[in-house]
Amino acid sequence: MIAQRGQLNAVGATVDQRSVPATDQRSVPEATVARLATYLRALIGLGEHGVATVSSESLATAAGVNSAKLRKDLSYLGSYGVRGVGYDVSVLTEQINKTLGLHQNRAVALIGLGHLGQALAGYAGFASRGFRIAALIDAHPALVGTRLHGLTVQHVDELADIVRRESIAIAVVAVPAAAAQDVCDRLVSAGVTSILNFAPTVLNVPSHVDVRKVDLAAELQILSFHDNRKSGRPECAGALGAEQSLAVPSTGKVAVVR
Amino acid sequence: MIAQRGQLNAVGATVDQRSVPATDQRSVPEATVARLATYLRALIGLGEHGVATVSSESLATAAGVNSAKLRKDLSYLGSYGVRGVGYDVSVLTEQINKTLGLHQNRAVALIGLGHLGQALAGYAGFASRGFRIAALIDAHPALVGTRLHGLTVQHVDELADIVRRESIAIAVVAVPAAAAQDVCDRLVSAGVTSILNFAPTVLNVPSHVDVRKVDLAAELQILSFHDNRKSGRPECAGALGAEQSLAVPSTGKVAVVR
DNA sequence: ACGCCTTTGTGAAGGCATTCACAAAATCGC
DNA sequence: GCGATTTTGTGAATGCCTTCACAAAGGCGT
Ligand SMILES: NC(=O)c1ccc[n+]([C@@H]2O[C@H](COP(=O)([O-])OP(=O)(O)OC[C@H]3O[C@@H](n4cnc5c(N)ncnc54)[C@H](O)[C@@H]3O)[C@@H](O)[C@H]2O)c1
Ligand SMILES: NC(=O)c1ccc[n+]([C@@H]2O[C@H](COP(=O)([O-])OP(=O)(O)OC[C@H]3O[C@@H](n4cnc5c(N)ncnc54)[C@H](O)[C@@H]3O)[C@@H](O)[C@H]2O)c1
Repeated sequence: MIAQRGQLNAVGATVDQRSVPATDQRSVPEATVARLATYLRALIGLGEHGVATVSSESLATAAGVNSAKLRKDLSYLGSYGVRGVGYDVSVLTEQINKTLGLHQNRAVALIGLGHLGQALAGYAGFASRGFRIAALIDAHPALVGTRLHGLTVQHVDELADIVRRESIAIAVVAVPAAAAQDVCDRLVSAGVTSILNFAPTVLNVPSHVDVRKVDLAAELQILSFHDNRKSGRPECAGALGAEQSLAVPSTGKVAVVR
Repeated sequence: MIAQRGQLNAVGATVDQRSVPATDQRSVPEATVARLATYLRALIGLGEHGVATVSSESLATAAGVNSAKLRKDLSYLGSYGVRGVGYDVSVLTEQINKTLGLHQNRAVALIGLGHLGQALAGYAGFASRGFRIAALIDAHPALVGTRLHGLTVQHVDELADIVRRESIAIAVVAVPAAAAQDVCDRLVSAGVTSILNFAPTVLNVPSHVDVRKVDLAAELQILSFHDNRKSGRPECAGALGAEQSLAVPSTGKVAVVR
C-alpha cells in the first residue's frame, strides 16, 4: 500500500479550481489518478488518428470505463469540456500530462538487468509515455560495463552518485527478492522517492517514499480465483474447522451452519 | 452474489453465476482476493523458516497491511485462527490455496515470445506459485519450432487445439498492442476465460471472460503524479495554458485569473 | 479450577468510489 | 433570435472498503 498521502485535505472549497492552497492541486482521488493514465493513452491514440474532439461517451468506451465516471474523473482536473460538444483532444491530453507531472521527461533508473530487466531496458513504451531510462544498474561483474540499448551498465555501488547526477526520483527494481530490500534502502538513502518493484517481496520504506509493486503471480492468482468461481468447484468442503455448509440449489444461496 | 466484481478492467462484467456449489466462503470481496495472494506469499515464507503459528499482527506486518484488515480478510474464508494463539501457518496456507483455486497446478498459455515473453517464459515465480506454463505461442516463423525452457514454441494458428488439449483456462498476452485484440479474440473463442494482458491496450471481451492488465508505463505515471505532488510545485498548481496563477504568499492561496 | 493474558472475529462508523439522473451550457438549424 | 439537441459537470444516493474498538474465546500458569 502506498503511504498515507493524498486526498485528506477537506478543503472547504468545492472541487472547483480557484483559490486552493498554493501547495495543493485540487485533491485528485487515488482511483482517478490510476485511470488518468488510461485516458491519456486513449487520447494519444485518438490524436494520432486525427481526431480533434471527443465526447465523454466515446472516450469512456475507448478507455473501457463508464462515461459518468470519466466525466467525474476529468472534473477533478478542472473544467475542460464544452457542453454539447465534448473535449478537445489536445487540450485534454495536455492537462492530463500536467496533472501526472509528465511535462518534463522524467529520468528513471533501472536496477537489475537479468531476464526481466533487459526486457524492460529495451521497452519503447517507457520513452513514448514520458519516461527516460537514465541509468542501468546491476551488481554482476559480467554485466557492469557492458552497453545495453545505448547505456553503459553501472555498478550498484555508484548508485548514490548516479541518482544525484541525473536527478532521478523514480526507480524500477528488477533484482531477485533476496536483494530487493537492500537495493531499496540504497535507493531511498540516495534520495529516490518513488519505486516500482517487480520483486515478490514487501519493501519497507519511510513514509515519504512511494512504492508500487507489480506481482505477476498474484495477478494470475486473482484470475485463478475468479476462474475457480466460474467453473464452480465443489471442493473446499474440507473445512476441518467448525463449519459445514449446505447448498440450497433452488435459491442459489448457501446456508452456513456453525 | 458473485457478480459485478470481476470487471476491474475493461469490461463491465455481469458474471454469469450459475447455482453456486457447496463451497463455504461465498462472497469474498474483490479487495480481499487481491490481498490473499500477498498473505499466501508471506505464509509460505514463514513456513519455509519453520514458523508453525503466526498472529494476525505479525502476518499483517509481513504482508504490509493493517492487522484488523488482515483479520477481516481471513474471516471471509472461515474461522481458522485460535484466539490467544494465532493462525496455524500450514492450515492457513492450505485454506488460501483452496480459495484461490491453486490446489491443482493451473495450466497457462503464454502468447508472444519477444523480449518480455521470453523473460516471462523463464520466470520461476510462476511455477513456484501454482502455475505451469503449458504452452508457448508466437506467430513469427523464426520462433515457431524453437525450444525454450523445455517447451517448443507453437504457432498461433494452433491455439484452439492447444487450449483444448491442455485444458488451459488462463492465458498471458505479451504481443504488440496492435496484435493484442486479435490474439485475445482467438483465445476467447478457444475457450480461455482469464487473460493477463501486458499490451498497452484495452481488450474487449465477452462478460464471462476476465481480463487483468499490467501497464508499466501507467504505474510509472501514477508514481510520477505523487512525486509531482511531493516536490510541491506551486507554479503548476492551477496549471493551464490559458490561465495565469498568482501566488499570494501571505495567505497561502492562489488567485486564478482567466 | 480459575483467573490472567493474549489474540481473534466482527459489529459499527466513517470514508471513498461508483453510479444515477438531471439542470445548465453551448451549438446548430432555421 | 430561439427552440431543439447534445453533452457536460455535479449533487445525491448507494454500495464497498477500511478502521476502530471490544466482547468472546482459548491457552497457560498456578
Ligand atoms: N523474469 C520475469 O519474467 C519476472 C517476472 C516477474 C517478476 N520477476 C521478478 O523480477 C526480479 C528479477 O527477475 P529476473 O528473472 O530478471 O531475475 P535474474 O536473476 O535474471 O536477474 C536478476 C538481476 O539482478 C542482479 N542483481 C542481483 N543482486 C543485485 C544487487 N544487490 N544489486 C543490483 N543488481 C543485483 C543480478 O546480477 C541479475 O542481473 C525477481 O525478483 C523476479 O522475481 C521476474
Ligand atoms: N518489453 C517490455 O519490457 C514490456 C513491458 C511492458 C509491456 N510490454 C508490452 O508487451 C508486449 C510485448 O512486448 P515485447 O517487448 O516483448 O515486444 P516484442 O516485439 O519483442 O515481441 C512481440 C512478440 O509477439 C509476437 N507476435 C506478434 N504478433 C503476434 C500474433 N498475432 N500472434 C502471436 N504472436 C505475435 C512477435 O513475433 C514477437 O515475438 C507489447 O505489447 C509491449 O507493449 C513490454
